Amino acid sequence: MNDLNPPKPVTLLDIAKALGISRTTVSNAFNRPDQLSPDRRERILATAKAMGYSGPNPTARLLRTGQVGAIGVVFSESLPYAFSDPVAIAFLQGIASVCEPAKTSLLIVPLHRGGTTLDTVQRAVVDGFIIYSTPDTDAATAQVLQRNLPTVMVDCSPVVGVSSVSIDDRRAARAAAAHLIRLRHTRLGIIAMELRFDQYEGIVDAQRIATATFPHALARLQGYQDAMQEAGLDPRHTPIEERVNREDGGFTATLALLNRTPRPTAILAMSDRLAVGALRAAETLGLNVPQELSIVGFDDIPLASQIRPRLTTVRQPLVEKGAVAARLLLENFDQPIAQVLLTELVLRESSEAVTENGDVIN
Amino acid sequence: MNDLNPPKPVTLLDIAKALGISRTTVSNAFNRPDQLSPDRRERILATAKAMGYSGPNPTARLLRTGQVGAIGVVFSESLPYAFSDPVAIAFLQGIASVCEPAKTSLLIVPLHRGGTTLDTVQRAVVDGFIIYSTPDTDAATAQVLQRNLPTVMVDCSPVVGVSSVSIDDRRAARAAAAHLIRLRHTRLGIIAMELRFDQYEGIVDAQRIATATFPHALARLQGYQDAMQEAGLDPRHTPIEERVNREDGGFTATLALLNRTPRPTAILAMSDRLAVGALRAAETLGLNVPQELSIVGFDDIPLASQIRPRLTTVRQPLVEKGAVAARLLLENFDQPIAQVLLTELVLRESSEAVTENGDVIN
DNA sequence: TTGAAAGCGCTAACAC
DNA sequence: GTGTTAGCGCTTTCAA
Repeated sequence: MNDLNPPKPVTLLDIAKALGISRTTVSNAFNRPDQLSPDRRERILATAKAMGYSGPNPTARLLRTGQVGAIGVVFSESLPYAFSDPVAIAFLQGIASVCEPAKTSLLIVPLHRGGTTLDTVQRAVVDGFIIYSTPDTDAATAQVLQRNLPTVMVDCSPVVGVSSVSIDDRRAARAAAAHLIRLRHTRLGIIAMELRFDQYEGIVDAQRIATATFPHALARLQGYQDAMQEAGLDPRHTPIEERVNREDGGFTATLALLNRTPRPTAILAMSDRLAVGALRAAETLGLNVPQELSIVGFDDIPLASQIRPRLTTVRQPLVEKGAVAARLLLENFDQPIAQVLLTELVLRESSEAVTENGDVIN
Repeated sequence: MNDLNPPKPVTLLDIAKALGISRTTVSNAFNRPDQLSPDRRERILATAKAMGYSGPNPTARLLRTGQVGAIGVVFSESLPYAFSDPVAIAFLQGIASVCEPAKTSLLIVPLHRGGTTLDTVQRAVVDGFIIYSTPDTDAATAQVLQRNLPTVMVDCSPVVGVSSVSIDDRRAARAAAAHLIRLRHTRLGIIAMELRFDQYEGIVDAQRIATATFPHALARLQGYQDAMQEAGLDPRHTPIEERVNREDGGFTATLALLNRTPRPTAILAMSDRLAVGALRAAETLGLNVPQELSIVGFDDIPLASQIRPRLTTVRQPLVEKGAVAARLLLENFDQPIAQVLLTELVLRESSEAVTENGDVIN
């Protein structure tokens, strides 16, 4: 935009020539003020400005120094999706809170899954990578690892020698299901987020579970089923609807679940976004939450405590997850470290006990 | 993390030597498959892998080619703030929606305002910059412009020769105020976001307005005042509380405004975040919105239509703003372009008419 | 189809 | 305090 007719950028050498001095001195004027007399430096800087010098070329400097001052972030999902997902945003916020004081920039790398090449990863000029929530055996992950830069994987299946940050999804999900069971719900419905990378939406059967590749979606599902088994409920009698992780996914999944006989009295949503969709579906059907339908989410995004009824959910430390990942990367320990963050069931207004006869008590 | 004892990275030349061929051929194996026989290429790639080659060094390649494949985004505010602001997020989402298909990465550059140097900007390895909402005469803006790269400024005061994207804040704000005046509100209160970069919070007087440096905050204020003047109301009688642009700012500002005599019957908030805070304050005080207090926001963030009462607000195309900015940057027109996007007053549930006696009608 | 040579713009050693 | 020299690792002519 600015350079209508780029007249060949001015370089350090041009300035040196114009002043009849050496490149080194000009370089020092920019990078090591103490290495030359103030007035000389003054003159050099003035000349540089007059000649329209843009400052030392970052790429060239980089080739010498090797220090980029940026870390790459790779999301499994598309970027527009990531920037619309409160969970991903909170994660980025955590990364940013560590990067900013460290004067480190954040390179958000698109994957462009459809294409053949992953060259955005190969071309990324960064000191290290954070990989967020990629499926098992992912080409992008392999590409990142191949760069041989310091890397931290978040919410991914463990890879030997690579640091990781995660939560115990299975245990957390079990707590959510156990909560509903404790409230005497026996007819549950589950809304699952994507179990693998294939756009499938619909009912989840054993076959589908067996071929799941998104580790934390699978773990949450297993956690739900753990709780049912412990309570003597047969998980196979609990319908599971898989949807893309958006509010509208939760909406249609809920309609499908509530259409069944016997109708579920409670819904386990694998994310708060799905749970919010479930809430809207109940509203549309004229069902009171929690009196006629209990809903439990997962994540505890900011909206969970802002909507009415406030959402009962599993809190995971979203912002902290990003901060920990960034710290792990920047501090670059000798040994890979696996951090597991704690979760907590947050009881709010969207879940309530059920009576013996299937109605609800308070 | 991965390279515990970095054994000096393998280069193109190492592979060439190992194979007894030239660097060029190895380079071609990676970048120009058609320039050599498939089996030769196969062998080279295999050897490279075996030797632990991480692929062509992006920095070195860059120095030759000059094409980074990344654009820099500079926020006036701190990064953790930006990632908690729905407006900034939507803007990033718009940028991402254009960058992803263009296989372009997003470098989010922290400014670290406190420090002396802006070297994060100087070191940023990018093809161009998007500057978002910086105050007039900003050092960071100057630093970016000095890089002499294609640049697009968003929600900033115009700079000659630089493309820009913005809305007509003044006109949009006037519509918001005119709406309330049309509903017969005469006792208004205004919640302003930061007018300049000095952490000030409190009442806004003429002096403060005269020294404002955030152009779009000032413009919104002027728009409100335009509407009042057109209606024959004296803007000087309308109290203005300035706060940081967060929900809690809107909350305390509303408490302050409602403490005055005569008490305002309607509040103009310069952002939806502030308006949400105002809503909470009304809730806390036991005031019904809109029956006892009307509230009008600005931006139309997603939450505005999700909370109850749904927020009357001025919609600006947040996502599109980012998309347009990114397109302007990537398409890199010869002439600088100034895009002004349209806004629209969205009537929802948080505003209502006032009766002659100061009570409210429906 | 392959190779040799040049050099992108800069900074780090080291000599003056 | 200043200058000379030597690359950083790669891609790109151009010649073979």
